[in-house]
Amino acid sequence: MPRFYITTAIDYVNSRPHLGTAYEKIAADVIARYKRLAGFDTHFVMGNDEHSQNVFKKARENDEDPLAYCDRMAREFLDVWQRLDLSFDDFIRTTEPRHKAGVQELVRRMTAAGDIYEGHYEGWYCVSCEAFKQEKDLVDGLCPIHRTKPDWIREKNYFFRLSNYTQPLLEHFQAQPEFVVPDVRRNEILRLLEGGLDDISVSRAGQAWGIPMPEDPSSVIYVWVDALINYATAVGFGTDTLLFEQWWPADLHVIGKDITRFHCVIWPAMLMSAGLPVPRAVFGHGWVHFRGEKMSKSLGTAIEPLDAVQRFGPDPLRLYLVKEIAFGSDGDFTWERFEERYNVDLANNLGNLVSRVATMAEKYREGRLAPAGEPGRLAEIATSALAEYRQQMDRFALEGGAAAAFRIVDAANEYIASTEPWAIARDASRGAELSQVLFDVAEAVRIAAVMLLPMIPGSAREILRRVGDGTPPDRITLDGAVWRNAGERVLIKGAALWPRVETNQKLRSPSVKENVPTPPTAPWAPPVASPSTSEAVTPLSPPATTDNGAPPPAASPVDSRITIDDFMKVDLRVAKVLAAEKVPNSRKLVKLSIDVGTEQRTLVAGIAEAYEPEQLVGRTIVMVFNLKPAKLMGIESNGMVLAASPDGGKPTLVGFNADVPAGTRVR
RNA sequence: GCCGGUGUAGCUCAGUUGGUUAGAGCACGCGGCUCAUAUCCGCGUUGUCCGGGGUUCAAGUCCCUGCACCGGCACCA
Repeated sequence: MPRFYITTAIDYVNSRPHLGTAYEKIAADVIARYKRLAGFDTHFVMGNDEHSQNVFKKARENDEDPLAYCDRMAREFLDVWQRLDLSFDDFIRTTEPRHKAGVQELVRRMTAAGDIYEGHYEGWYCVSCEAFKQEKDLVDGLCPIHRTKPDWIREKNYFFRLSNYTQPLLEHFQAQPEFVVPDVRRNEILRLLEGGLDDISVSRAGQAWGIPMPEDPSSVIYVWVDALINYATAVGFGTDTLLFEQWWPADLHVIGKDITRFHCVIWPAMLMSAGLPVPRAVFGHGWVHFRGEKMSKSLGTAIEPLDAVQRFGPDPLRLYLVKEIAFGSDGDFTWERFEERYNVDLANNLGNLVSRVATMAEKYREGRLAPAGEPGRLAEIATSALAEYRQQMDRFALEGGAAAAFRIVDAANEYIASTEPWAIARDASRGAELSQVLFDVAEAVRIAAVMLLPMIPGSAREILRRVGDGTPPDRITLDGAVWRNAGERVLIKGAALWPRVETNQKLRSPSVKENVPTPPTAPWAPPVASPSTSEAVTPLSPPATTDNGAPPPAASPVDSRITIDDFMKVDLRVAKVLAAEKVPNSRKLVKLSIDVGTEQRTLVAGIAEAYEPEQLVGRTIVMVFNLKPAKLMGIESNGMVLAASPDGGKPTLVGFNADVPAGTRVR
């Protein structure tokens, strides 16, 4: 049996899962489920990336064990993944022993290959700033902030000879054009390679949170290097040779387009160095925006779409993401569109089709259907749609695969309209014809449902049950989706799979929850014994909302609150803008001369996209008075203006509705 | 400023490697059916495929150029 090993990126545990991360997992899940259906022995791995410095910091600030923090986040992630009905076979966390062992083994091999060398990170270091300075930051060789000469320091680091792999990688890209999908990303990487690669640092000195270098526990392996290796350690690299040989190399890494570099350059180079085969393909998917805006990490907008799961089960959202977004390019989620697709694809077309065939079967044939002649033209359509489906899915055009399945749904609805079974039923002499027509429709629905199993697994299984396909779920195959003009089917009527939703007001209002029956299918829940679907089988654990349906409090998993003393360290003052001009060659920066009551200052602010300089003159602003100076585009900025700064939006300055003299303290 | 992306019907978008009269869904209008979740089916309307130039027998598709919007980076501390 051919095998298929697929992974997603592992997630930082700094924030909770949102639509963007969910999209990647859903897409990967669809591929994994498709491969299983197509007869591949499939291994699907997801995981969490836990050795981030932020994790360590957050935990330390709260006197908490970092691992305990990660445990808590892992539970949150797994909870969401389960609600989305993701069929991963394994979930790896980078703090697990199996991962640590594998990472060290890989680094050992790279070292043995002569590709790891001890070096020093060298640079200017300003003790007062506690920061490295680049040559270009210095003014006359001095720290622009402290007017002192920085030290030239060296910090021990281990480096990977990535530069040695420019050529091997280029050759690999030649030999395996499918290595990076889609093409856009491949070209980006090629350009990068053509420019040549520099060695990279793979360790960090003086950190405690991470995996120690095998030969030098005083350094930990850089979190990115650590993270990449999960794809190998999850299948036993360094701990379970047999398992590793069974699955490696991975067939597909599904990742976001922003991290293609790591996966297409650094990762394969590391593997080459360690003498391991490189993965067969990397797919860099696009972003899902929310109402046209980039996904915000502030919890509200990013998570809201996941409410769709709580209200409708995972399948409508899954189908939306897969069918409405060309896999590989960016997409958008809006409630309006979600409602449209829900009503059209699921309620009106597929759901209603299932309903009408089951009803007719019962009404005219007591639920039992068997062929009584030759199949009609639906058979051809289904056959060609199936071929199209395979072709699309094999090249990861998931939207094309979904569309192919729905072509059968459309054809079946048309077929019913043109054959008019209710008319045939009135003529007793046409019994065989009626049996055949109904059987044809049931068969078409069966085939469409098999094709939709990867996208809407729970619902598709329920449809199969209703059209009398008793095959156990794990025995269903794509090969079984060929048209079968044989056997008796017992169709089962049930409640509406997807009751129509009328307005997006309703859809978005939490109060509608009781009007919308629980989704009929809950794949992660025990098999539903009763065909009745409107009963309160609540497959979804209580949603993360408060009783009144308000969004969950943005409770960060760790307490990051500060004391009043902390706050009082920040000296906020009122200031008047005396003059303003754009910083040349900059897009966002404005240079401001301001009056802070006791003195005049120069300050650079990143608000040029929202304000013309002329608008700013004379304006009252609020600034951070005691901020260390910073040099921006060569101009020293003494302070910082306060503005509301939405993610992906333009800033709005803080102001007053009464006149306040310059220099007034704000607190 | 540098790099990348996008621009197709009122809206949201498909359009593989160039190949007939440019598509889908929604919306809108008309008609039909009653098995069905007021669902389904048929017909119809709307296009300077962003503008300009070029290659070609043939360009939405390839090349050059201009414009608009979006993203990333340089700088938003």
